[in-house]
Amino acid sequence: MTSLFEPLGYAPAYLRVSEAIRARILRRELQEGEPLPTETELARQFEVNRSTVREALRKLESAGLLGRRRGGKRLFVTRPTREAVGGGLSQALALHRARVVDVWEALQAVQPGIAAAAAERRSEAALAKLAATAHRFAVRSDGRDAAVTGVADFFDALAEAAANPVFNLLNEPLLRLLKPSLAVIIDRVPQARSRIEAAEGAIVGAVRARDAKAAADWMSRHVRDFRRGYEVAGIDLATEVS
Amino acid sequence: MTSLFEPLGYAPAYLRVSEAIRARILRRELQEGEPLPTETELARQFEVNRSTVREALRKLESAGLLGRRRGGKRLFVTRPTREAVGGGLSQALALHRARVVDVWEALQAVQPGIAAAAAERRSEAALAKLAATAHRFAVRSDGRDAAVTGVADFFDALAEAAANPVFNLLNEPLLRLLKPSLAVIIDRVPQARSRIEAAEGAIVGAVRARDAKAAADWMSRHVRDFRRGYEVAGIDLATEVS
DNA sequence: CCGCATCATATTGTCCGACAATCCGACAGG
DNA sequence: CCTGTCGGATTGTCGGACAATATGATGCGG
Repeated sequence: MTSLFEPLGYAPAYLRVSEAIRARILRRELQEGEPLPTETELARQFEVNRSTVREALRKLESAGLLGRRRGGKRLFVTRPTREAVGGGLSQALALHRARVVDVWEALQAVQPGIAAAAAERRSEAALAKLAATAHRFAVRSDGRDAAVTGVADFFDALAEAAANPVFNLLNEPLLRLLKPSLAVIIDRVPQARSRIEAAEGAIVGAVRARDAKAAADWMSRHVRDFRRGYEVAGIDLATEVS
Repeated sequence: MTSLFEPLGYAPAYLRVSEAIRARILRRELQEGEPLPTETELARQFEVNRSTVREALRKLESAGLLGRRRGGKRLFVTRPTREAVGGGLSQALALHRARVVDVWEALQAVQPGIAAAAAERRSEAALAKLAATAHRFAVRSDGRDAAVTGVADFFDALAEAAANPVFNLLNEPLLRLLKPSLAVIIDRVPQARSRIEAAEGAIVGAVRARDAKAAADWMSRHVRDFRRGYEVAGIDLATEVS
């Protein structure tokens, strides 16, 4: 039988405190950049012990809603950075035993759409940045790691050109999971660099021309190339991502 | 000037503790479902105070790496649920001022790929479940909320049929953000239900026939219909998602 | 032997008080 | 304007305490 009653909700104080603060942040009553009251003050206002407040703060901190300025002590209201979100998501994906092929497939699904959106909406500034990123990859991708970072930067620049925060946030975890295997490809497949360079060039061209269809097509080809890369590099597609 | 030195890294104890535990979970030395040692025991092993351990645990708890069984007291190792990940991501998107149109665009980019993957790989069981979900929407979508849930369930079933955990996790936050505006559409656009029903039927058919191209096409049309829905319902596409 | 109520124990949630380290802001001096 | 100094405020960490209750063992009846 389906349960008739919910267990009556009791929430420990540290949870209620963190929810209260979270709610105010989401309602923007606490603005980004604003410093949080001190722990002692919060304890006074919520009428709980400082230890309890601290537990609540740790939750919000790890959710990325609170952070501190470099080397700082006090907490400030922040919005979750791409890195924070990406970290959580890629961690979750790793634990869900996502495989290389799964990540690849997701890229194949998402990136053409991003490229198309970027082509339609890119600003001049974003285009310039995108072109610069592609150029940097072409002329200065000496080390293996520099090359990998360069590829990721290109995807990031493209998502930024699309001016859609959803794309920005979705990109991060996928790229993070892509990187390790991409490093192997670049190590083992000699022609990888030039193929990537060519694809990026074509995509930049399509974005410049505001040709959404071409941008999506080239991106689709670009991502498909990665799959070829996996095969040539002898990477088992069923390998779980780290 | 570009900075010459990194700030030398000091991490408070509660962070080091939480990182230590997190690392062991990610390396699967602590298996999912396994109970964590008690707080006192952890404090003994790490040689820190119990309060410090508790702060570390709160971080892991909110990351979804630790959870407790219903009404339980002890913490268990868990992997982040779709809901946990989706909650964090959609919260981040809200704070990044994502707009309805941004979410829609992301759906437009992702869902056809998911549909195609589902068509290629669906198992009989997944297909049956997908068909059942579509059928349920068709015959029993009385209330506004039931209809909205039904639509989301269909997307979920499709992602499940695609057997790709990445799709599963990406779906959740998008659907969560879609729901409120979808509710408005269903309220205000009389023909919405029948159009959704038709699209879902066509997609099920394509998935059954393992026709990836057709599945992607129908899905693309389906999502494009949502956009029409926004316009007919008079929803400003630039509205920020909740 | 199994299911169920009972009970002692362990564990968590919360509080209090304390103290060292250090960040912060003000202030003075070159 | 930059640098050094200084006192106060704030965080990080600790130890100890206690109530509430989940947990696991125990014993009883079927």
